[in-house]
Amino acid sequence: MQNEDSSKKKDYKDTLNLPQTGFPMKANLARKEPDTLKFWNDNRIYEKMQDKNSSCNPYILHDGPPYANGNIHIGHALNKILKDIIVKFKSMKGFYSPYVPGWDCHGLPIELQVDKNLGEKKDKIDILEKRRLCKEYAEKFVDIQREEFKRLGVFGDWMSPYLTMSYSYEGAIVREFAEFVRRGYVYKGKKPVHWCPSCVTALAEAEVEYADKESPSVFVRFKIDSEELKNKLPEVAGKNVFFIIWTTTPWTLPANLALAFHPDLTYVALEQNNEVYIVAEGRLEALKEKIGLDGKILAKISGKELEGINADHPFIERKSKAVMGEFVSIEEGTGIVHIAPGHGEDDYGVGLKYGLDIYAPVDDKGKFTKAVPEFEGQFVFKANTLIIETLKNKNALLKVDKVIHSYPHCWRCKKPVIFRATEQWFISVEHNDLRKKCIEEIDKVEWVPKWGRDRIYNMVMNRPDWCISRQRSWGVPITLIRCGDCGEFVKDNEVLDTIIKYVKDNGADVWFAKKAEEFLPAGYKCKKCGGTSFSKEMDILDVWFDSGVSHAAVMGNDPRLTWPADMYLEGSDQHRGWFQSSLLASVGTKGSSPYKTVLTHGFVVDGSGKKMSKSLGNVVAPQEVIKANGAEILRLWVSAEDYRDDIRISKEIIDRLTEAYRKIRNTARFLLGNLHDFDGKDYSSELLEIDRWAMSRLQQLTKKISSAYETYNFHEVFHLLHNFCVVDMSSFYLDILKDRLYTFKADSRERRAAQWVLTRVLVTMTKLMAPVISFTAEEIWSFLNSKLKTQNSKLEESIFLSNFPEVEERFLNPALEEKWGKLIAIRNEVNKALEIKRQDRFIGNALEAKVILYLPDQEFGLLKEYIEFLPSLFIVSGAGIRPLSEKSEGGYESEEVKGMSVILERAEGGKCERCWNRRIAVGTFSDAPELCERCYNVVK
RNA sequence: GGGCCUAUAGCUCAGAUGGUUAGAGCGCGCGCCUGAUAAGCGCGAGGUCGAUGGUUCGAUUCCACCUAGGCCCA
Repeated sequence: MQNEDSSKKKDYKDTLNLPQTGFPMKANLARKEPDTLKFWNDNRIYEKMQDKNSSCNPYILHDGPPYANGNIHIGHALNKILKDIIVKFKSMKGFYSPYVPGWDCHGLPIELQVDKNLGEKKDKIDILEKRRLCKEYAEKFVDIQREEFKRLGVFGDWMSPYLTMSYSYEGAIVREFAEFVRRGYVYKGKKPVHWCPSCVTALAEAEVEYADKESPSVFVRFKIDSEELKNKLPEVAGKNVFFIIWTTTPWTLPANLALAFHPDLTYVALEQNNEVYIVAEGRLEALKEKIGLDGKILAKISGKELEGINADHPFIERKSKAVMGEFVSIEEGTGIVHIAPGHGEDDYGVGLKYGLDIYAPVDDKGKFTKAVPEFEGQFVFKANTLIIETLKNKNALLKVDKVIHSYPHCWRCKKPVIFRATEQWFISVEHNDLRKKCIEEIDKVEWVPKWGRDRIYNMVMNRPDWCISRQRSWGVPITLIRCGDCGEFVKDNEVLDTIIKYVKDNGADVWFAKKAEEFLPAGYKCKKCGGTSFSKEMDILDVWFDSGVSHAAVMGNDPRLTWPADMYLEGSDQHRGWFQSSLLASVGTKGSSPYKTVLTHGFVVDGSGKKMSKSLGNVVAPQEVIKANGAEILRLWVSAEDYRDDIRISKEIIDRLTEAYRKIRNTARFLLGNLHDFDGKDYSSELLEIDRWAMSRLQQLTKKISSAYETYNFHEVFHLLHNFCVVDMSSFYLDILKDRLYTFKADSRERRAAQWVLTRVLVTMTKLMAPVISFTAEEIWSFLNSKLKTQNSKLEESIFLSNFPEVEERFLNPALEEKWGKLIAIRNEVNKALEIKRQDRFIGNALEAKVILYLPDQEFGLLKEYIEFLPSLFIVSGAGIRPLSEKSEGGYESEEVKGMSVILERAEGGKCERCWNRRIAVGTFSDAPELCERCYNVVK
């Protein structure tokens, strides 16, 4: 008997139109993504996308080149995925939007790695050989990173990227540099750099290690001419007045040119033993203890007022000028800082500001030059003792002691380094009003988010001249030739052009391979002195110059691209980096900015907002996420988070996103499953009202998502899409639709209408998601395609060759949505009432119930229109409405819909074994007693 | 120390020209279903809107300061 029953049930199940699809519920992203990548690659989808739009308006996103060193990290992934989202969206929108990726290939980190690999040999190796090794190294990582970027699903012209070490690019760098020379921006000046006197070389910050060192600690007094004080400190006029400074590098005192005060600090004049000392008020206590400074305070004065006062150098016939420095602190010392512009970073800055000489009377072995005869030939650290002795003799020394402090050391020889001004090349930001023009250009650019404008504005406003020279091997040389006799540089146009051509044809190596004369016309003579011997400048260019000229080397050069770019998109650190170097480089030679819009994203931090670091052990590697969850989840992560701020990543975040992904995927799967037998015809005129509601919601979604993409609010794309799947589709429309889809005659108009809507929903949704979750969109597309192929309505071979959906105004129906908003509110209340009865074990499945609503006039009027539809809306077996006046006790009193009361009863009639609704007609058909009337008519 | 920025439920995000019980989805808890099934549906509990002052009749929303965090400098 039971067996019979279950076999009968099975029979009826077979009469239903249940979903059928091969589209797997489980994505298996990590395993299947490579197949999709292969599909894109084999079928040249990116190329076809470009061909399709080649005659359309261009939208150029110019890639900022990552450094070709190491594997990609999560920040690279974020950056490239954001770019990819934009490029794909613009392309689907019908723009010609090629993406030419680039790499920054020159520079110190690569050279250091190569040096490391070379070990002992590194000092003996020929420069051309070393450059060859650097190039190989960069090539290796270009290949590695290229594969890693492709693995993220990022579309681009990966086979022809731009490399800053290619001949054409190096040629462009030299050309742009020459342009700066021709326009008069380039000059030679001095700037202090870390210098290792033992290795006789300049060191980059990365080559400096900090270690404890013992140094002398001296307090020195500088005598002030009382005349100077008459106006500002009349209280001490006529007395012996001194400034006191503290330093741990007495050897820099011969180069002292100024004394720095903080403009906002208060300084006191203190009388002790008939002499007056000026120090910061905030240091009094400490100085009393350290040097026994004590006495009567005669006057107070703000730092600002001291500006311009001259003091006498303690042992050299020279004035030392009081200057203002924001860096002066009262953490230690006296609140007055000894300034040697040739021997310190702050000192240099102050020196520039006040027009002081960048004075460093120390040679490259760390010995004093003849500029300071009394110490000439002395090694600076050894000279400390002599200088202290001199101070003592001149009665300028107040105290000498020893101190152990953190001090920079050469990472190679481990010896202490010095700060020493050396000759460097600069691009002047004042020449030709470069700074002013950049500032003007900044206001013409759209900054996203808009605070980016303030950030770069302040930086450009305050930046010093651009130091473009580096004393290194791996880079593009500063291609200038110097007269051996007078030192004048050759700036003839023909010579510069010759050099540009050489580099363009042979790469920058040619500069190192050839002699200076080979770049000059035969018999060339110095324009200034007539000299005939020449030498090449051997410094190389700052790598920021390399990437800064990409606008010219790539956008301006590459037939695929146009100038200027519509967008530059990088992390917020690039306001100082690439955004700025590109701006300077472009305004300097072209007079305007290379970008129309600059979009910045924050940095990736861990789940608690902390930056990632190896030592904290909180680094999330993209490779790991890809392996465990797939690149798609990484893409979803990028789109779910608001990139303007720092963006967090953690296991929980990835888990949440994986859940969200499943929901989107399963919604698509359900749609696909219910389309298995769709005939593909147009049923748009057969829609039921709820179908028209769904179509309207779909248009709203399209509208909102399009605008989110347009305004770069990608996280809204994710939230809108997800909410649509969950709220509008899965829990409402699709849930209600199941009855129609499953139980109606397969080719009934009602069912076909639903299928038509589902097709529209799926196609639209898939396109909307494609720029973000490209793998899944393509996968859905291929299933749709193989489905539709049988209907002679073939889709494009890839979703990326299709057009982004437009809002179809004819389906937009806000009035309908508003009406349905009320229906949904009532439905939610019915659900609450159902839940109470479910908890009471009165019902299980809602189909066991019949709903009776007691309604206020307005709601009564509304639901009256839908009386036949109400059981479907609530997914119950029966529904009735009554005016509030007939309300009886015991119902669920709604709070949301004022006045409404819901009474639940068990539905009358037996359960139809096919559609599971309770119907009185069940049992009345002798040939099929377990069916309701509707099912009986379908099945018979 | 300076420039720029951020801080709303466990997570990701909304929100308010300042005005009644601050929203969504996920997750979580409790159920239902077993014809989207390593699925689907329902209900529910979660927030002194980073802290402290100030302006205001009223602030989470405006201002100041502080704390925590991020980028870039020093």
